[in-house]
Amino acid sequence: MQLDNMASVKEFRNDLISWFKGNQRDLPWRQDKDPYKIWVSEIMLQQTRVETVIPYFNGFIKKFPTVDALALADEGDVLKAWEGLGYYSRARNLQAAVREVHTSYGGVVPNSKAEISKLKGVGPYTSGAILSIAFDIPEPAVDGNVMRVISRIIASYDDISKQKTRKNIEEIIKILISKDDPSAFNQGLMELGALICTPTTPSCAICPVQKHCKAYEENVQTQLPIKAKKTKPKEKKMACAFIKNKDGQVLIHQRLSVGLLANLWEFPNLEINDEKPIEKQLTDFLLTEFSLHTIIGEQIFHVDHVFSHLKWDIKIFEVELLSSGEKQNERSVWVSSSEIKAYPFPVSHQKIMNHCLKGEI
DNA sequence: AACGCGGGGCG
DNA sequence: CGCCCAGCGTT
Repeated sequence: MQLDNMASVKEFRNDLISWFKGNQRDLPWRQDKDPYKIWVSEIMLQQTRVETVIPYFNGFIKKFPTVDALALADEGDVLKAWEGLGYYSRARNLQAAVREVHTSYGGVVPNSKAEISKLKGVGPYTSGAILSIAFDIPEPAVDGNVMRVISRIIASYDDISKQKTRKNIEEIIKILISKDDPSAFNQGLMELGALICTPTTPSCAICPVQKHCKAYEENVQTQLPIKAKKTKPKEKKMACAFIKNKDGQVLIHQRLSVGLLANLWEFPNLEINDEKPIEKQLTDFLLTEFSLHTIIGEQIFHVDHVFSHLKWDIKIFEVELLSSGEKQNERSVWVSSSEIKAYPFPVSHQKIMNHCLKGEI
């Protein structure tokens, strides 16, 4: 690929776009060009596979079909629709941004780079994706797929985890992008990365832009792109309490509004150390944080849960209530096994729920 | 420029 | 078990 040769650039564009038009997958967010739906899909697709997103997208759009519907919705209902998808700040930022569009833009998604980039959760990739796909504006949309494809096309050994590399690739895309059909061009690059130019074993034999690819020419496609290794997730040992009151209700607690799993619900739990008995740490915790006098019973379950940056080792104990269990704190509530279904839980605590309430839900 | 932030699927 | 996925906000 010669970036300074117009004929070569045009051939690349045409090869990519005609391949995309003949081979693109039939995806729910490709049914129309509603900027709101494109936006929702792009947020869901951040760090998340297409196949994972599809059912969430369909359910989410059915529940919140328009900017106004999402703007007026309850945050808990939005998190419930996001439950299990991960990176929950995406959902909270999306609703905050949609509320901004609702009030400041009359419900109409803005179509300028400057305005759309101000919206919470809309970074350089997502702004370019919405502008090109929904509004046919030739802006780069550089995600992991595009970085992999371009790194191979130009045989670059730059580390794609660096911000500078992404910016360089954005400049290359500004040269390459079709001004006639920026939507098909950007989606074509991503689709190529997803279907042909895959991470470990790219299908170079059937690649529509093979003749433009320097990595293929040099047979280094499997060595590219270069990406720095991530640090291992740190382990945390947790103790968790499954407590029922005499009415058969279970105690659950809403997490803080910032940080990990913000505003999601969980069974009361704490990080434990190796210095004191787990039972002692758990009773102290339940007394201090929930004003509950308890006796710790048997360990009834165990959950290992891996996040991108940490690992939870959770031991779940059945807890007997000594005090009455009236009001605990502002962010906790006693719920029946039918009521609990309305609360958004992270997958780690869904596992606990499914085990402890087996047969009841 | 680094790090925190989920969850699942695949080799 | 490690790697990767249509990244962004915070520090």
